[in-house]
Amino acid sequence: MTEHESDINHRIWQVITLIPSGKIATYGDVARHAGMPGAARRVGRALRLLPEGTRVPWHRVINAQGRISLPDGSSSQYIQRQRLEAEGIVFRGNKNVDLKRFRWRPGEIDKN
DNA sequence: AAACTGACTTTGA
DNA sequence: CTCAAAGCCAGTT
Repeated sequence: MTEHESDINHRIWQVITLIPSGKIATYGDVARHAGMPGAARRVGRALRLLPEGTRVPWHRVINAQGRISLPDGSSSQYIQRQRLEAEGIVFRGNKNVDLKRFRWRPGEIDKN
């Protein structure tokens, strides 16, 4: 991949590290904060490239419906859910989270 | 170059 | 609430 592409991925990962524990962000949110509004799919691609032992909190990124964008039954999907619940995120109807409640809003006061 | 693909989003039925 | 369609960005065939 080109130098430029790599820089973009790093910028995306950088933004994700800013999401505090107990909060989540949508792919669109991450794209926007990384300076490329509308590039949600680009964010998904950057996440795929993450190495296994990464410290980037990729599990805090979910889709605009408040659902996990990983195949049902996959181990990664299970892990993402486990990690989120461990951080206090609650799933409604065993499917989606309440975005109004857990969505990360940069700049707001952290009451952890 | 054209078609296909996907860790996406929004809108409308 | 679930679905499909259309828009979206960009890598792979």
